[in-house]
Amino acid sequence: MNSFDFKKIEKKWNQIWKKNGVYEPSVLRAKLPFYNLMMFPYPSAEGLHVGNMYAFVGSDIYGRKKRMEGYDVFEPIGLDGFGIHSENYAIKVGIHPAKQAKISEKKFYKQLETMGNGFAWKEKLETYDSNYYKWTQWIFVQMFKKGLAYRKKQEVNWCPSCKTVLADEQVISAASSRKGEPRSDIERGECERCSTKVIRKKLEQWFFKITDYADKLLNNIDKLDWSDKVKIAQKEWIGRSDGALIDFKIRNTAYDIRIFTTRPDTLFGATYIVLSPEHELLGDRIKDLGSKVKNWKEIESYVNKAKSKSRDERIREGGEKTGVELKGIKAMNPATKKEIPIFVADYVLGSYGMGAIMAVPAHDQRDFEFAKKYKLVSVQVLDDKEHLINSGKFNGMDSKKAIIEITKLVGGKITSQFHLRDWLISRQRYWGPPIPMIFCKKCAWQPVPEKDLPIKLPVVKDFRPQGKGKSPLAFVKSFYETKCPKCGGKATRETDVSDTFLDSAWYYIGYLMVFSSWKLGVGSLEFSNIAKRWLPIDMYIGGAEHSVLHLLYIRFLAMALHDLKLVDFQEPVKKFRAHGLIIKEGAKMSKSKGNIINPDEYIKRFGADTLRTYLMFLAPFEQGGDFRDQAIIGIYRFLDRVWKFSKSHSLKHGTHEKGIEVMINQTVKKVSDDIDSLNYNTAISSLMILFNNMEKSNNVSVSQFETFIKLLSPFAPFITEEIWQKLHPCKSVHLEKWPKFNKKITGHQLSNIAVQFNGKTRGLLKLSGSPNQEEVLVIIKKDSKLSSYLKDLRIDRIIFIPGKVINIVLKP
RNA sequence: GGGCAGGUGGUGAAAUGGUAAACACGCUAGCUUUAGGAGCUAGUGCCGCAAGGUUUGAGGGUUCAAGUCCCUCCCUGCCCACCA
Repeated sequence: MNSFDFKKIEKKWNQIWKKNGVYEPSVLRAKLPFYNLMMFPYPSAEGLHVGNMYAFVGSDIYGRKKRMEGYDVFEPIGLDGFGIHSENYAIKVGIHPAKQAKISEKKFYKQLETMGNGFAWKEKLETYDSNYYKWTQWIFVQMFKKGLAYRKKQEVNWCPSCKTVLADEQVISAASSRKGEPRSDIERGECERCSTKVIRKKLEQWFFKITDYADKLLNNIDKLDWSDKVKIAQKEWIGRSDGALIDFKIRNTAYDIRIFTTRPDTLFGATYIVLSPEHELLGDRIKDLGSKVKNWKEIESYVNKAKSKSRDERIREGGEKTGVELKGIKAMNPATKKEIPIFVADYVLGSYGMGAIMAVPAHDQRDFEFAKKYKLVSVQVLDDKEHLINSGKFNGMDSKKAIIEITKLVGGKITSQFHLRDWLISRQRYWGPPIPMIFCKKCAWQPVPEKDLPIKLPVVKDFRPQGKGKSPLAFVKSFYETKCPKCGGKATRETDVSDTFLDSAWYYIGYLMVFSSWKLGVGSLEFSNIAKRWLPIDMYIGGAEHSVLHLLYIRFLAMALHDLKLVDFQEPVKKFRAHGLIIKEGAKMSKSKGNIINPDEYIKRFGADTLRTYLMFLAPFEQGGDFRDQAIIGIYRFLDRVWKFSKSHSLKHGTHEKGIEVMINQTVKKVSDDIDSLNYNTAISSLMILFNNMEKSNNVSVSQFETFIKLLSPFAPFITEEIWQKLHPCKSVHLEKWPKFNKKITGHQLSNIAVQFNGKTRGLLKLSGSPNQEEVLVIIKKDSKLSSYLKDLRIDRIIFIPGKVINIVLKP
């Protein structure tokens, strides 16, 4: 018999599904809306790779089951095509990004179609479409009006290769520093896009005030049904620590040094103060202290050296702590009233807390190392039971209580500090939405009036980044020259574009705007009714690498939109699961290794159904797996046998056999549970076991086979549709009812009972019905092999688990 | 340094505290054929001709029973990190 012609089948059903709108829910009238979303891809480089497909198929299987359970499943698709990644690719191939976007778009959508997902194609969107980024800009304007977008000059991350600033979240650990050594505050890591080492620059930039939401972002996490690793990563990134602000007076001056500490209970043991090299007292204001500080030159040279030190130099120094005392001035410990020295040292970071610490060498490892080197006093103030000593009237007090009491004594303030920094939103690049702001010398910064949106990105011939801290748009006079929306005078536009991660922070809302051809805007009544119906997202699947990037921004922006009364939810994603990564023979797939797998060639050879099912069969979906192309043939054989079985005569003449019925029912439960928990690999394996038995039985009814086809349909949508519609013309299997597990269908005809003596399994009894302990014991005694274990020994006790195991414990 | 995953055959992996290795790849032998990226049958953790013994990174513990629970340690991967 011929094998199944997957090429013909897949092409045919793709067309029919699209024509009949099988996967298009009614945006306006859906009764049981289910928003099933997978992170949309960056359309760059060589097209969709097998890792993208893996994630999309995994998301689709979940959605297909929901659809068959009666939900109106919305599974939209689009392209995150604005931004540095796409622009860098365009630069590499020497094609204008707008032109390249059109090329990539065609390629991606074609690939996405061939893999057989139930996408709502009518609602597709691209972030570089001006209909879309009009609203990206509109959101920026609302953020500005609410005071959540602001300008500030500060040290920021600069990627020398991408020639733009980056947000903290977009700077990743340097590959060379993944093991062990600390990294400096000056050189933080590598660019998330191009892995170039990031440097620090002082620039004026636009920021989003994500820190206003630090507490809310942190506190809501526990309520979310999200993968634990993402929740933990977000908690760590937000990085709240509770402590106190305490002021230390500088003797004989008007200055205070404010420090942050998590351990105010150890204040009596604070024997010196350390300032970070970036501390404000060492900047312009030092001149007021100049006459008092004796070694000003020495300090200045230390500060300059510290600021310019690279991470590599630091490692060469062996991570040893260095510092210089500010000679001539002393601080006063507000608890002991004793004079203590003040140091500057680069082990204290300028970017955290107050950029200054009180040092307690007796109870802090870093302070201890520093104090030892510079021979500073150390006073122990806690005993091994965490009770205070050497702390005046607080002696004997519990450390936890002392935190509050001592802070109170010195007039400190209990507070928290966060690791989270405000989101740097400006990019000195071309391929993004221009930030919709206008600067007027008289009226300062003004937002572009909403009626003038979108501010279209002009077509610029030389779109490459200039590297002078300015976007290529800063050289386009016709773009930046404008009028002040407030006074009508001469003004200039902002020429930076916004971060790509702003585009992707609201795209799930965008999909719901497409169906009206972008006529219904965020904030309109009609739109808010649609949003209420569909949002928040019911199920979101994506990569764990976005734990502190996209997944943090999407939450923050939803909270901000909520406070702007534009949406009625604070958390945009009810359920999130991180998919695993596909690796190739133990190694990560990467362009440099040349081991990127393109799904196209496998679809060509085996068909999309086979590749889909194979990918899901590899390993648990949340774990990821190793792509070995030898093993794919096993799935092809399986589907081909299913195809041949559907054509066989024995199927048509089969009767309703009880044994198969029981097994089908168990498989319904197994597959349903496994899809819910994303354990697709074991779902497929149980379908194989069932099918192996159906083949052997040679007595399978059509309706039994149909149940099997339904269970298989989320994994292999094309072949199951072909088989289904042979039996039920013009009715899609994907709109059929998902089979239900029936508790009443049971019937173990055989129970396998393991026979153990003292916990060691010595035999296996295959018995009919469900025998009790006595009956089993009689059989064991009759069995020559098993009874030999009983010889001459007394039975101490027997543990009997019906239908499973009997353990006979013998007395020696 | 901190956190989170993991560690089971030749390979990908299964296993509500109850028959370790299901399912699949590969391999071996035999059969078969419109010689194909085929199909069927049997076998396949390790030691052993067999009977049987033995096996889940190492070592302890709890239990009638441990891959699974507890403790100590080792290794691999990912994330965070001089964060006060």
